Amino acid sequence: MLTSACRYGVLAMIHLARNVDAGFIPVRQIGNDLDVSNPFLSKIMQQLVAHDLVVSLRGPTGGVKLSKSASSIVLNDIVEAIDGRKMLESCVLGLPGCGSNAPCPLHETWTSVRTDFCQMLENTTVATLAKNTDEQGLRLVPG
Amino acid sequence: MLTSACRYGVLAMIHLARNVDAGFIPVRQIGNDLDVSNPFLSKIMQQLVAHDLVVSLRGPTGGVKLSKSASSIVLNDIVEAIDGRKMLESCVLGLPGCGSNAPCPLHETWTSVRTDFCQMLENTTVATLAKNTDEQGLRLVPG
DNA sequence: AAGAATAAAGACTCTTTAATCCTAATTTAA
DNA sequence: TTAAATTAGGATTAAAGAGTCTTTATTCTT
Repeated sequence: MLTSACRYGVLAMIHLARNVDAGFIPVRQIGNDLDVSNPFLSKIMQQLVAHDLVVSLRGPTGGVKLSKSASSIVLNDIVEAIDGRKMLESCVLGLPGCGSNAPCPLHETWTSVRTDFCQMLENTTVATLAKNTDEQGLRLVPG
Repeated sequence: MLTSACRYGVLAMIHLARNVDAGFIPVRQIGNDLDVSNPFLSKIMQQLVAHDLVVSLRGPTGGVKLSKSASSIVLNDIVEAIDGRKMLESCVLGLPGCGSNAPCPLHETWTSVRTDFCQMLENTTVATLAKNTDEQGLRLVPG
């Protein structure tokens, strides 16, 4: 459903939202906190920077931070930045050209399920995820 | 969501249901009809045979056919036979150990979406898909 | 019994994703 | 101005999924 790069991106964004008061946070520190490889996470953060979800600063005291309020960033922003839109448009049976005018046997059913998923992505803000994580003691790391 | 092997398996099962009167059908012919590579489809059919969804016969006049009524085979039988249960159980953020007692921030939301998907897999029979394909002229092949 | 057609099984190759490594560019601080 | 810390970016390696090829075993037909 989501690539691992995308999953790491979501975890990093939640982490940034929970530490927004810290200003710029080094990518290495985020990787250590989340137990994600630093070079891989670097690449992912670059994509988030390119899509203006995150701003970065080089040099000492540098790092990354959210470009805007966590309540104005939804999951779908992150997914589109990293995975693109193909998951949102592809046929569940992989038939090229599948659509409402040339549907596959699962088209209607699948469209309904996918719509629910997309609404979840659109309606869930990073701020909400961060808040839930704090209040309910949820996990961002393996265990 | 589904591997390509699984998608081909679903297409092949629908094809078999639509041609159940033909008895054993050579895998090569199915591959040609569906525009799927024959050696790859062979492997997939072997998995379906191993899970008793399909029976096979070697030699001339051999091939494969459904092991039981198409109305008693649901999509989930095929998905489990080929992709296993990991999609049904894995955490959307990829956190090992994620579950109701140690949830990730998306656990509840994702569980709800996935439940809808699983119900679709459980409630959709191969017979229904074959019937819809016939009646509505749906496609099983790229175009 | 021999030959032909077929599925079964395993080894192999290709492509994509995941992850790493290394160098360059930038910024701060001493 | 120099050194250290950091992101940026390209090149490289590793792993997994997708797909192919070859050989073997089985079955029917003649």
